[in-house]
Amino acid sequence: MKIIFMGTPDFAVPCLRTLAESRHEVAAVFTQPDKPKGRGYKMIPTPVKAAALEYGLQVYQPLSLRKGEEAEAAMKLLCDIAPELIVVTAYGQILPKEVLELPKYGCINIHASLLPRYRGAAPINWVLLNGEKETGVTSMQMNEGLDTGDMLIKKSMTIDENENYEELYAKLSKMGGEVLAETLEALENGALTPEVQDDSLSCYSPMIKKEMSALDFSKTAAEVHNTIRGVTGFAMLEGKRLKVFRSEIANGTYNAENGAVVDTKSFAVKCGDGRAVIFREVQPEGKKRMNTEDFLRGKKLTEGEILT
RNA sequence: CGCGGUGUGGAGCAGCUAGGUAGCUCGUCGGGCUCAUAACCCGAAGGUCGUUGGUUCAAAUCCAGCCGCCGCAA
Repeated sequence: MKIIFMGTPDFAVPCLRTLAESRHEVAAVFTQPDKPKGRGYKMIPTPVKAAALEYGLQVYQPLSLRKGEEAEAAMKLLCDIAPELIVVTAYGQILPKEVLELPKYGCINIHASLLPRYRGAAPINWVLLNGEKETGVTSMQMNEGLDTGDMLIKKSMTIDENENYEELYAKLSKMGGEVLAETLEALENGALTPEVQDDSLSCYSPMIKKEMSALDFSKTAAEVHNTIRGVTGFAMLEGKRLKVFRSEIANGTYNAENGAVVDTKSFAVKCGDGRAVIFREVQPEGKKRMNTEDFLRGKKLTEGEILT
């Protein structure tokens, strides 16, 4: 089959690899334009672009597929290539109807949730923020709605209570590649049975905002823990920012001010419901990321000290 | 030239403002105590103080350049 792949972040790379290493022809890879990023505004290629170049694939980075000159040029290009299928994984652009209808088999999307739950931009974050016990990957036949297409193949996995975003992201990303492989195989065998999504069960996962990472110790320990898991929390300690990458909930209950350090050995911080969250992996402003053990060797905490 | 932090034995840090014998908490190794231990006691090894050059009688410390790591902002 002649296939075009569209994707941008790391999450999409396993899908690209699935295609590149299959017997199908990857006629082109579309990814978002490089942007000046990071310190000093260096130009960073997207992870999908980097991987595509590894395979020697042709990469296109139109600014938009919907309007403007670039969109027209891209549309012309797509028509010239005449793919039989377009696979989309976290591309970051909305595809116009003409593109959706161009390939013989339409466009297939790999989405990191158990649809119709968690449609939208940030399913992995929201699943963790909401403390879900299970998630997965769904492939679907794209339509004009946002993640509303008919479902093709769905795979689920359980989420560990202390699992964080990075870990879940990696697992779902890998699963995405597997789901794509299965979907392709079934497509060729005519074995797909599209299933309409039940809109009444759906929910959306909007984009994550910076301020959502700020830890609020008046909330319950579970909520604080889920914030750390879902979006990497940060708190202010002695006027400096401290990122928290990993945590767990302490067993006992404590009587102290919210945000107070109640255990200086383990770095446990008291939350709104009396329980405490133990920080396991942190990163002080300007420093490297480290285990709490390492952090505490250099930084002596005082019991009762308040984090905000 | 977006703003800023940081680079000191294996780990995390102090020391730098007012230059002059390398320090702390751990880890490692050896020994001791103990029924035993991640506990305690004694001892030891281990550092070109990121790098290059400058100032100085003397630089981890002051000055300049370079390299690396990181936070913010995009």
